[in-house]
Amino acid sequence: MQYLDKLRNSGLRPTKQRLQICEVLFNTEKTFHFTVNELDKKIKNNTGNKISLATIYNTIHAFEKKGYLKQIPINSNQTYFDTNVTDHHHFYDLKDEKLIDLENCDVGPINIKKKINGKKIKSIEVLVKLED
Amino acid sequence: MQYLDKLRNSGLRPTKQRLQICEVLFNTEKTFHFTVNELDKKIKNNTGNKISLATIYNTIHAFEKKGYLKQIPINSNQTYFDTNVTDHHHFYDLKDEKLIDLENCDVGPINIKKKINGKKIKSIEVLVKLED
DNA sequence: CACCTATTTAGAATCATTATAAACTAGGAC
DNA sequence: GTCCTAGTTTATAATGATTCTAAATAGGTG
Repeated sequence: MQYLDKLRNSGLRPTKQRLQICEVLFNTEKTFHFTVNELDKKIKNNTGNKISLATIYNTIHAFEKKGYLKQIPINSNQTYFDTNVTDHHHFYDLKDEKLIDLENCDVGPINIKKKINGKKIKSIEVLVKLED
Repeated sequence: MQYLDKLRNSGLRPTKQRLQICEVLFNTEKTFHFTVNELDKKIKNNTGNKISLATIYNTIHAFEKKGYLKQIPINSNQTYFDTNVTDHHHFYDLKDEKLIDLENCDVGPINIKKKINGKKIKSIEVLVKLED
């Protein structure tokens, strides 16, 4: 129920599948990172039924467009998404291949001195790679 | 000739293919960004002959491991590489899908306040997305 | 209910990248 | 130079994430 309005207000029909995906993504204390593959498994575990991969892709792209999810820029064969859509950055542990959130206050202000004519800064993303 | 020693000193045999790829990648005034697909075309244009895709992949991975190339962390279906291996950052123009270098001096110092036990910072990469 | 359009779906298609295994080659030993 | 061997190259097949397709289904409005 709690996601009905969220979806309706975004112009997305609140289908059974979308509501289930909302539950898995947003009905948690903490935000988290995931790949489509991991989300697929999580949906199966949490709800007991399967949603077609095509639908999962459709849905997360729709959610991303609406600002409910963010892609994390990182080189990997799979795309990583983040349910934390506030401005923040990431550690990437190269050995464990794990992402760790860096809150905005964990990173000093970032001052971009160069300007490009006719372009505005939309976002600034910092990836800090960690090794042992 | 100029890349023979570079390759030998890295423990890479200076094959015809690797020397040609060195020419295309490093024999330029300016550094540049590329995908494997673009590199493949560039090799054909510059040298007139074709190098197998498998060889191109092998070679750029070898070069990356030796520190002659860097991957640029960005979400794309293709992997972007950079012949500029100095510490620096990137603008990404969302509309034109173009990468633009940000020299280190274009970005103020970045202060990471959070520490992870037993881990060292290997690199810090900033991606600044641009819109119109 | 009836209708229309958005959505879901299984499966096929795409495409970057990696694996395979056979042919080739650099470079040292003789 | 010839031989030898491990490192390379190559065409091709395999992989795997993502996207496409077209048919079936389901919201939502009248």
